[in-house]
Amino acid sequence: MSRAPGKNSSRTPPKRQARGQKRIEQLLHAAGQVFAEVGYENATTNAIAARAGVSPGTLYQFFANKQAMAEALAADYAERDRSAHEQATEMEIARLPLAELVDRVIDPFLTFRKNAPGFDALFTGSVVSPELAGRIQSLHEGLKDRVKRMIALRSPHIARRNVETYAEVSIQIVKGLLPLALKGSAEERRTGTRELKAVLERYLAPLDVKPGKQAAKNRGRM
Amino acid sequence: MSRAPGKNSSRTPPKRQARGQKRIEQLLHAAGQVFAEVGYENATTNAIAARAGVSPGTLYQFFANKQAMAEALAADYAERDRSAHEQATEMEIARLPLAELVDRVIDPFLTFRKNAPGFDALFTGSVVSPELAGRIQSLHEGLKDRVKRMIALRSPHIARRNVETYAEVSIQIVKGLLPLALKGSAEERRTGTRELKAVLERYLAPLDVKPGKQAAKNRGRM
Amino acid sequence: MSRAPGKNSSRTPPKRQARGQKRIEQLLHAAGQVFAEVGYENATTNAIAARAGVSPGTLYQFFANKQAMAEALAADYAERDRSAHEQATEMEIARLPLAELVDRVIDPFLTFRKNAPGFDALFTGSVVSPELAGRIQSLHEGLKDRVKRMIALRSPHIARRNVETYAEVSIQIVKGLLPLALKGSAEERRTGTRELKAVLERYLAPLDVKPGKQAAKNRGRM
Amino acid sequence: MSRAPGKNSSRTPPKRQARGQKRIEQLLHAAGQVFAEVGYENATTNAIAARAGVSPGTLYQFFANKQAMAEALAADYAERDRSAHEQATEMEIARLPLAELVDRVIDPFLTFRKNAPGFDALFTGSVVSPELAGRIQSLHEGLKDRVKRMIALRSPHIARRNVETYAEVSIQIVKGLLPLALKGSAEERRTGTRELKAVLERYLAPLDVKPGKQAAKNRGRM
DNA sequence: TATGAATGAGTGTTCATTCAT
DNA sequence: TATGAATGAACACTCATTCAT
Repeated sequence: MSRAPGKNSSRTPPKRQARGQKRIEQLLHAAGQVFAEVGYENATTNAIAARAGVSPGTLYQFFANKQAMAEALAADYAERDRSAHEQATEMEIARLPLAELVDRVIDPFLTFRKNAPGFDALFTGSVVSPELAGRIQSLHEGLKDRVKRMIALRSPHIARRNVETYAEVSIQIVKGLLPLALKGSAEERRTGTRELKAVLERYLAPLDVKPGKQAAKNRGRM
Repeated sequence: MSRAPGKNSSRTPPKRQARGQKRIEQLLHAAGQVFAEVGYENATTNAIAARAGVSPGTLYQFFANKQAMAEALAADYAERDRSAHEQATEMEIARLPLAELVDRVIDPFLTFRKNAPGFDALFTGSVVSPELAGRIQSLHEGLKDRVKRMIALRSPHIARRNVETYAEVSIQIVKGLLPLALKGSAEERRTGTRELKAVLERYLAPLDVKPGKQAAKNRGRM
Repeated sequence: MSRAPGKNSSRTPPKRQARGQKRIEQLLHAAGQVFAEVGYENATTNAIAARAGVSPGTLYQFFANKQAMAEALAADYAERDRSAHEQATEMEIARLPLAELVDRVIDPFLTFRKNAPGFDALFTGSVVSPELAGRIQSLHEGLKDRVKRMIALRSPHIARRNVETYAEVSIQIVKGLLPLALKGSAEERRTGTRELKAVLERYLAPLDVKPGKQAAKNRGRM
Repeated sequence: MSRAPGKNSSRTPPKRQARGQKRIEQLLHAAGQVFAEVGYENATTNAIAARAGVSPGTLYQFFANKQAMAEALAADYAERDRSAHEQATEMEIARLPLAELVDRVIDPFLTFRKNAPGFDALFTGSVVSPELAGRIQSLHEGLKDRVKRMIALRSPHIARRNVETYAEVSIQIVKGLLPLALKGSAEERRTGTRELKAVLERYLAPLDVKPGKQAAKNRGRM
């Protein structure tokens, strides 16, 4: 999985591994596209192999079955998702005005999602399999943990229990409004992006203390 | 369902119709459950028939094929969705404080969705068929029109173009946060519902003029 | 099956039997039409019942199953076929000039076939069932026996063995040319009929001695 | 089947093509048998595949559906039918004594039909599909055209209109008597073949002028 | 490793037949 | 007797997966 630099016990492995890695990427890329086009259930492994320019047999040399492809793709997405979030430093999270922080977090995420075509088909479709469900769950948990950390960092006085809620809600806001930021004309996407951020800011503003204000009237939660 | 009193030229028709209607309901109910559990693609017609307690052949006496079931169910949901929205009168829309209006609109919608198990599988999965896609589209348009009318009624000074955006965003907010209001423990659902409403209110508050205030600082849109 | 005139042990049976007989005729008539239109295999019992204006259940009150309908229809056709052949008296068979005898035999047969729409579907399709095959076989045998008798009556000097062959061939000639005599425009049917008779006469002429001539040069058979 | 000698850019294609061709032949052969045994409607694709010694899936790698198999088989038969007729040269058609010409034409045709088991099931059953009906029609037309040409070549003085009739009748004679030439014991088949030819000769003799005689008394047609 | 033909279990759908009314 | 809703076995066809080459 990780190619450590330096000595190689044999001469062929690197080429093989490299080739294998390339094949895997080809296949996952193809799978992402096909899943995006017709959904997981309607995607045939033959179509994915064809899209990747290989034979069906080859696909099965790298993935045990169709579900395994979905899981690998999900893992890949999860990794990229995670790294998209690690762009903001702790200091930025704690100090930046809310609107700027939202930009700092949302923009890389949107960029990632623009390049993850099958994401929705995998993470928003109906239950695909217990294994994949587990992976989705853990991706979601990881994401929530990161958001929770951000909220805690920024508003340390908020009760742990509420942090959970705010994180969850924030994530669902992004999930829900994502289509508006990703689909349609450039104009529509710009509007969608702006509104997505606005919803988030207005939701989070009351509990945000950074600018020095106290988070007033937020319905007694906290 | 049963005709007005008076002479009945025959005995059987009412029973027949009633039975047919009952069967259809049974089958749609079963379909809703099965779609919800495994998704449209993985739902087998035999499983739906079994769940409804009838044989596969019976299912096909009422629906031409699997897709037709999905469409009938979608039509049913669409109708119930629509009627859930017609609860608020024009006067309430125009006069009620925002928080109360949100209650008035969201509560019946949540009630409906609690009883529409297959809704997501049908309206949120990958494209099932052009026909169903059309129905989804028109359901969404109808919904958006109703929301637009509400916004226009309440804030008549807002530019038509922005009304469109606000409506679309409001709908996506509800869609995105719905899972939090419908899944999990009673406690979690209560929290989810409260937050769903909070997000909506905070998003809409700036453009809401009803209480007499002017909608200040809303980023130059309008 | 045969309604003997005179006393009836009860009052209802006659009506019942009469009604039953009528139903059977209705159903066989409908079956004949439907078989003719789509063939035996593609004919659905529901379609036959509908054509006869009764419900599927009623059909099964008179026929054990679809095959039984085919058999009853075949029996009916066989009977009518037989009676169509009994028009010519022994004397006519023995004495009439060949061309006239052919007219005497073929014309009633064509009339019968014009009114037996499902005949071909039943007797010319692929093997439908052993039972029906048996019935077809026996119909064919009966027909062949009658033709053999005619040939023997007319040309008593011909070897029994050859009579068999001539009868078989004559029947197949009629069978093969029948479509030309039954399908197409009135003009085409007239031509077809004339040719059918011509083929038969020219085939049979050499072995026909009636006019007093000896059947010369017929290839050594006899 | 195998390409001309010389460089071969790849090794596999010939084998693949050959294998595919072989499979198609296997399958069509099996289909011919099964159609012959139970008829088109009753033939199951699984039975055909099993008869060919392959799995159902394999069948569908070569034929889009059951009907397509029937059409391919029909096309194959049509081609072989056609080539069976092209054995006689124009000179033979014009000059040979009628009996010899009949031998020349009928014998190859019988040979072909002996090896085309499903022919009847396909070309004589009830209408299988518009496509196949079209193919049957065009096969019949082609056959009729060839027969018409033969008649015209041999008896150039006959009116065009009657040529049509003679051709049609000749074809139906062969069709009708074919079973006698193909079924039963060797002895029966020999007899059937002889009689088939006899019927044809006696039908055609009156309009045949080749041996130098004039075609006398043929009922005023011509 | 790569191929792609072959596999066969599983799905949607039909229709001859039954049976409660 | 008549009805017609209900049955369920059977079929055409698909596609994830395997395996000989």
